[in-house]
Amino acid sequence: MNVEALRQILPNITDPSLLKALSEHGNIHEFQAGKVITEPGQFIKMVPVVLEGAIKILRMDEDGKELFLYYLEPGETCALSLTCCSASRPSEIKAVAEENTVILGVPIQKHEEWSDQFKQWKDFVSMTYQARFQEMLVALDAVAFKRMDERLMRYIVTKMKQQKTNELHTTHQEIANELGTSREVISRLLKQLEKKKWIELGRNVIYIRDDFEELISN
Amino acid sequence: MNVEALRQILPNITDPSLLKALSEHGNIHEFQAGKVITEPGQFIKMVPVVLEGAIKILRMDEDGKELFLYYLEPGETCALSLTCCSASRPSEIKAVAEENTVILGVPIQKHEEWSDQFKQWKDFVSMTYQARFQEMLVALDAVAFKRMDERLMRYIVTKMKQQKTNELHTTHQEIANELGTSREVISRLLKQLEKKKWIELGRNVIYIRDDFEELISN
DNA sequence: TTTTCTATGTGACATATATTACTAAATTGC
DNA sequence: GCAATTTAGTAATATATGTCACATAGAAAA
Repeated sequence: MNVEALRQILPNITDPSLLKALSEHGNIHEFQAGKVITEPGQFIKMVPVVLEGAIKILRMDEDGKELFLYYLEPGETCALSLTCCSASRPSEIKAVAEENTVILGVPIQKHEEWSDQFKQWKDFVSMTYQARFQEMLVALDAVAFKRMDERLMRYIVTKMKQQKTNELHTTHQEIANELGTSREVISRLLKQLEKKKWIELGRNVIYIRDDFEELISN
Repeated sequence: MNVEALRQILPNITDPSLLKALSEHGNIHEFQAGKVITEPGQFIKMVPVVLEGAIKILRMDEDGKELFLYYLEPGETCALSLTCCSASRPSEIKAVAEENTVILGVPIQKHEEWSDQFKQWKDFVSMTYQARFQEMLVALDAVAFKRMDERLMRYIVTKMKQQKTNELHTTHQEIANELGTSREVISRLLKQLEKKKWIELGRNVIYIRDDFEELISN
């Protein structure tokens, strides 16, 4: 990985020795869209910094029921990998490549060395904790305080922003999985949104109409 | 605060200069049981390390509905205060003294200095993030995947462990608040537990019978 | 084209939880 | 002691969501 490209993706890391260390000790991994990167129970051997694409982080229960937590976008890393790594405990979550994705894998040992050695790495880790904690709270609020119709709307908006499009290519079943509910529930609620003229439904596709975008941008 | 006492409470902090710094720059604050320490929106001016007693951390929604997240026990601190402080953002949560509680308030600035200066402080912060992330996941699992009866049982067990007693002094209303539901629901479910002979109900008190303790210890 | 598979639509019904309404018992303040 | 307040019990009903059953339509395969 070349230093100049890293600098582009990690604007807060400017220290030349840290950039050099990253490019020397970080390993590039590529994952195709849809590929499961980590599953609960699996041990994590590195801290993954997303370079291109995006990773979807999901929580699972014993029965395999899932719940979407958040996306990792370029320049971001996963707080859960940081905590699991340090404690050498298995993963608590499932990570899936949302698009074709390239990550820089930082060996745990290097992560620990750099935390002492480079202020910018320490700050990067600290910012990661902040950002992920915040997103965990958002996820918690949703399941604790919101009804499924609002959760579905927020899900659509999040996905739209992540994919930078108003046309989502997905199935009702997949949405249902990520919101921890059943396909029928999602079909029903989507139909209601269509009746309100906020979206249009097709097979494998949901078109978000401008009305809806305006509505939620407040 | 004397160094020897601190050492007792924080077994992982042994560095004499860090202990000295803690005793010099940390401010003692005392809170009576029930006292609200922080509310959402309030700015946090220090990192609170619990010395005695316990602090209950709750998430709130806009309407004032609450959800219990976890307890801070002696020797622990709050990850949310760490993140809020550094980002100088207002508190995301409500903190209430569960018992008469004594905390050591570490000024934010010192926290940041020490993170560079003392490996043991850095590790303490890192362990805090780990522990709180873990507890956030537990809270998330509960609301996302469990029904109210199981959540209530877990709540009782958590409270029992925290208070080291099999006699909980609380009202159905308070439990309902902390589980984000209504008093009637809790009364009904408690009555069911009583019918199963796992608990006995009195006014302002719940006796947990040995059967229940055994049941949940697996 | 015909068959098969996958995604979706939808009604009927089950269940968990929320809400309303009321009662009664226990405790507190006077 | 008595009135007022707090706490708890419980029935009836409402609502959101989950589950089952089945129909249909479009896409893919044969």
